[in-house]
Amino acid sequence: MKPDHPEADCPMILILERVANKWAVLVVAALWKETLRFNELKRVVGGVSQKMLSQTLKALERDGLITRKVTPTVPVTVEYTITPLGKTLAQTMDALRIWSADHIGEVVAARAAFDARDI
Amino acid sequence: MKPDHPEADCPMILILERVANKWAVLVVAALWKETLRFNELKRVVGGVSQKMLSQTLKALERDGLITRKVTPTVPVTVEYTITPLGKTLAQTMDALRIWSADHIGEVVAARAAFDARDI
DNA sequence: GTCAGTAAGTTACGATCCGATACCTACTGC
DNA sequence: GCAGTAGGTATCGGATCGTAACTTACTGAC
Repeated sequence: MKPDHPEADCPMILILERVANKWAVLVVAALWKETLRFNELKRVVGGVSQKMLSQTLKALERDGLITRKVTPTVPVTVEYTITPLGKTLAQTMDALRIWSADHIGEVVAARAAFDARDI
Repeated sequence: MKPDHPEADCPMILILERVANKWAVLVVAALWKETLRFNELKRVVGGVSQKMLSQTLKALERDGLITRKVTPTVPVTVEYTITPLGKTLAQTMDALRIWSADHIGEVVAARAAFDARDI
């Protein structure tokens, strides 16, 4: 993104760089409902590798969307909680979950029709 | 995404694979307002390479979110138009644009605070 | 007639990112 | 002292991304 382009400092681009990402969306959605620990999150999200989860959580924490709380039990437990800011984002993203549920059929049908054309 | 996982066939995952992507979001947003040609779109979106634009448009067309109309002028012009289905998605994603505008300051502040901690 | 230009891509290739797997630390219970 | 648990990090191969050059098919200027 070149700085001389008018859209370069568009807030949406900055946000999209972080949020237009499957794992970030799924983690925020999972934490919307409840505080979760690392491995709980891994189970709930499903399909995420430890590396990507760790990376995603770090990025979300940096952006103030979640907080990380270490409790010195044995072994140490780490709780991830959504912040008020993250909650407003989660609500916004939830609209996408609803859209998905409502329109998945149309998308799958369009995909099938497209693939049938010009085999 | 393993098929034996309960979340595997969650509609949101399928949609996210396509939509959780900067260029797709920006293209849909651009076409929401008006039909555009390939190079117009390239200018409007800003920072996208021809390859990624071509790839993104192909994917969005496959999913029935936009249509591609070739007019045999010289040189050939190709118009991309959003579909009714795409329009509903664009409206949903517009909520994210509004969220970005409203909260970009908080995110940037959180990022700065995080980076200041533990240099 | 040939040289530059335009629209809409495609190709080649290097850089970066993602995912699977293995490993690490610090402690517990057996 | 050996396996197990929580929360990660390290490594490496394959997929994806971005940059730059090339392609096709035609137009208008010289």
